[in-house]
Amino acid sequence: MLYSKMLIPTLREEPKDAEIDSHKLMLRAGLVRKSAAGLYTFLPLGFRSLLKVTRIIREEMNNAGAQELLPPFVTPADLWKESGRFDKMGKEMLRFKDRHDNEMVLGPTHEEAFTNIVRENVHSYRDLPLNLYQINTKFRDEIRPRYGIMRCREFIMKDAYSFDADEAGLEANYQAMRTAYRNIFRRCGLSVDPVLADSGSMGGSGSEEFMVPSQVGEEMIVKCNSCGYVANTERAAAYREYPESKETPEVLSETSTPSVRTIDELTAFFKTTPQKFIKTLIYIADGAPIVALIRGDMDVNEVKLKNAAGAIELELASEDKVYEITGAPVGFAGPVGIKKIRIIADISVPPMVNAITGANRKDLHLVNVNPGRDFEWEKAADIQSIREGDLCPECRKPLNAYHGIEVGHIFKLGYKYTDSMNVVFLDKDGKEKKPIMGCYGIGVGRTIASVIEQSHDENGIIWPMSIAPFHISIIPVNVSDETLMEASRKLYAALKQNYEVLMDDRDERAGVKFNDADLIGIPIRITVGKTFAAEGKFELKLRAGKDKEVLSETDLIRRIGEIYAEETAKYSGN
RNA sequence: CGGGUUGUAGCGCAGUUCGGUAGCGCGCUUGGUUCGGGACCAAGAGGUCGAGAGUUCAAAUCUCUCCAGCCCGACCA
Repeated sequence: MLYSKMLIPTLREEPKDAEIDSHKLMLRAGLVRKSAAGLYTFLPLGFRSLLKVTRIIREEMNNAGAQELLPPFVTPADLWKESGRFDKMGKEMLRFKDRHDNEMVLGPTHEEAFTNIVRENVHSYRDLPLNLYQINTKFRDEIRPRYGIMRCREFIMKDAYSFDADEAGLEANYQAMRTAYRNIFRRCGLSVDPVLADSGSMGGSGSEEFMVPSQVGEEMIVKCNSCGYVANTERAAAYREYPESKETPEVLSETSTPSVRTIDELTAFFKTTPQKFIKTLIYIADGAPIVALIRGDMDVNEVKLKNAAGAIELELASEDKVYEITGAPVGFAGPVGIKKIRIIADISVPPMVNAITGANRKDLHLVNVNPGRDFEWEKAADIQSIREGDLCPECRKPLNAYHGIEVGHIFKLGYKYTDSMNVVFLDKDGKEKKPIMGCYGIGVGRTIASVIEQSHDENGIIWPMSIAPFHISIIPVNVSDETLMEASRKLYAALKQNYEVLMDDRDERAGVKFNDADLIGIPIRITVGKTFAAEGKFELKLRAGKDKEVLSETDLIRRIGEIYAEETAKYSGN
């Protein structure tokens, strides 16, 4: 490809709206342009890399026995109503009506669509197992899109859905995807950690996220350096001891606490430790209030609470609601006397003796509150947030915390959709059964952004060979020098046979070309300039390195062959 | 949805306090000189100043309304 013919609008200055390196570089290198908040155009250069990533994904998915198909981006709302998610999805699902007044949805995810395809076309155990996938556009009307391609509203995702006759089959599919994912990210030159993730109602080891460790990641991960335990803080369970208290339960009494409401204020007021308090939080779970209890020195993890409560939507109650429910302003809620409202207690609460809680009356707290004696709870569960330094649940060593970008997620869905949408097949024994599902996603754009986030320097992107938009760039230093141009054209024609080559034939100064080449980040750079004029040799430099090699045409072609073979091996499918 | 902030040429910005008919750098076009790390000289093109309404002889500038972008928050009693 000739540079002069290609649309590569590089930018000298940093776009002011970009915050993170990958976003700045994708804009500066002319890979993408924004159309509106969370909506991006992939320009020719960016699209080439996108296609390479999707090619790798396809190879690995197909290799793992999955089959690609292409459902429409627009889904009829009926399917969503059937699964019960139409009302539960919230505003991130964009809805609209067509000219016939039919309700439609821009697919934010495709469980329903795939389940429906299977329901209509699969009727026998002979058709199973199946793993179907698409690489398609998704739309989620995010509250706040940010970081460019990292968190978009419209984005490209590979999502796969597996259907098996039994759990053993699901496990096999899951493991195949796990392997495929490791291969995909390795081939893209990304180093990722598979971490234990929240698995919703399924529990167990049925959910892993593939995380790229990065400062700009939006997820928090804890990792144990001694045994290797890695988990998303949404689900990580710290090891904690709850020693039996030596105190004997005392008589419940009230204490006036005018305007003392936070744990800090209360700790100071009562001259005690946060561990003495039972923090009482009021949440609204699927429209109904619930009470969450936790020891004063800990925080509630809403994902865990949501799971413990079996809720789909969970949000903290507003101040007004708190007043309505407890009869007291925020800061004075407590479990004693709460009726007809579900109470979920953290496992830290039942062992407490002579605790302090709000009295559900303004400016009043209760002391010597004893769980079981003074109040009951529906369920005790681990609903606590984990923090850096908490102990590893496996080996009890302190955990480290870091940020990660979620580029992939695999998890076992179970029967959720085959139940709600009533999908059945006839098993060997002649009985109707429901297939068990798994779900496996990869954010394609996010993968590219993560690679750039992980592989760049102050001058620009450093592409891994496997997903670079081109393998080689040729820079004739002076286009008005016919000798150089002649040699460049000849070299270009030769290399083009085996490689993807970008020839910078623009009438620009050498400095401009070098800087653009660095920005764009093509792995191999060949300069045709003074060394050619002097001794008929080419200069070869790798984007990732500093050294330059001066080589004759024959040596150059051989050297490129070596480098390419080496790189290809590094990112190969095996 | 709340708080903050910004909308002026393709990009980055000044001009708004104190109204007088729009400017700088980069980029772009043409010509020339240059040519190995973002050259120089000269001449140009390019703007409904986010939108609308109002005040005024006169509005980028003052008033009101709306829209959009960005950042923070929407989480701990």
